[in-house]
Amino acid sequence: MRIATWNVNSLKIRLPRVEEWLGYARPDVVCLQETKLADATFPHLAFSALGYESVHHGGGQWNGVAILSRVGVDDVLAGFASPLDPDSDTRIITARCGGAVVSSVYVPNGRSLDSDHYQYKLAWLGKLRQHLDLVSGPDERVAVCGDFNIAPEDRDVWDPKAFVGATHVSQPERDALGALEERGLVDAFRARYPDDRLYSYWDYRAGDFHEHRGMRIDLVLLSQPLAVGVTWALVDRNARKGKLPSDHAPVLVDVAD
DNA sequence: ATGGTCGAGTATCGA
Repeated sequence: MRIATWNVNSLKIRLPRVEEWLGYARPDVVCLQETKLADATFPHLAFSALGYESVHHGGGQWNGVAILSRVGVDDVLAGFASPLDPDSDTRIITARCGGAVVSSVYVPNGRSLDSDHYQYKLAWLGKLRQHLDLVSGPDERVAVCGDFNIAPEDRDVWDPKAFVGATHVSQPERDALGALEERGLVDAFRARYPDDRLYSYWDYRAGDFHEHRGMRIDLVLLSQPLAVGVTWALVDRNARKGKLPSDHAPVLVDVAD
């Protein structure tokens, strides 16, 4: 089973690129973030034409997450599981796909360490951990995929010195990610490439992509039963090139069926 | 690491 995650930064703009990419990447399950669509305008038909069922949680304009699957989509849950407080934004959707519990997540950016939005980010990450406890058992096949807006380690940013005092690298958010890993989730791409400095996001500005000024913030977290079966992983940098790219590249992971 | 760009929507704001 091939699992992928991609922050598309507006599915309205990006649909042609996503369709093209599905045609050659051939993932079985795709987690999309930042669709920036309302549910009523989500292009289910375009995906069903390519063999994918799709579910979406969006409010239009900002945020918005989706799961595409050609191995089934059941038990769909938009937002955090009860009894957690509802999220004010549309940042998580969970479904059962091909025997795994899959969540597509768009973790809040945080903006700056002194921002209310940073506190929201930390609280959101805490609720994500609780959500996963509510929707999955300890030995279950679980894939939490998305834009975490966290670089797990300093080598996951192009220059750690440039990020001193910034979000995405602060200890509290890394600790929150660590709490998910303590729960048994494995950063599948890092496990596959222990030493490589490979990124999944590059700011549109200043030619960052071509200058290799990126960050690895798009993660595929797998529970142990899935993580042990990983056979291949890739950041598809080609999808960041060319006409009208997202500022994120897709991350793909193959796991044993 | 902003400032250089995008995409929301049409003046700015968010990333």
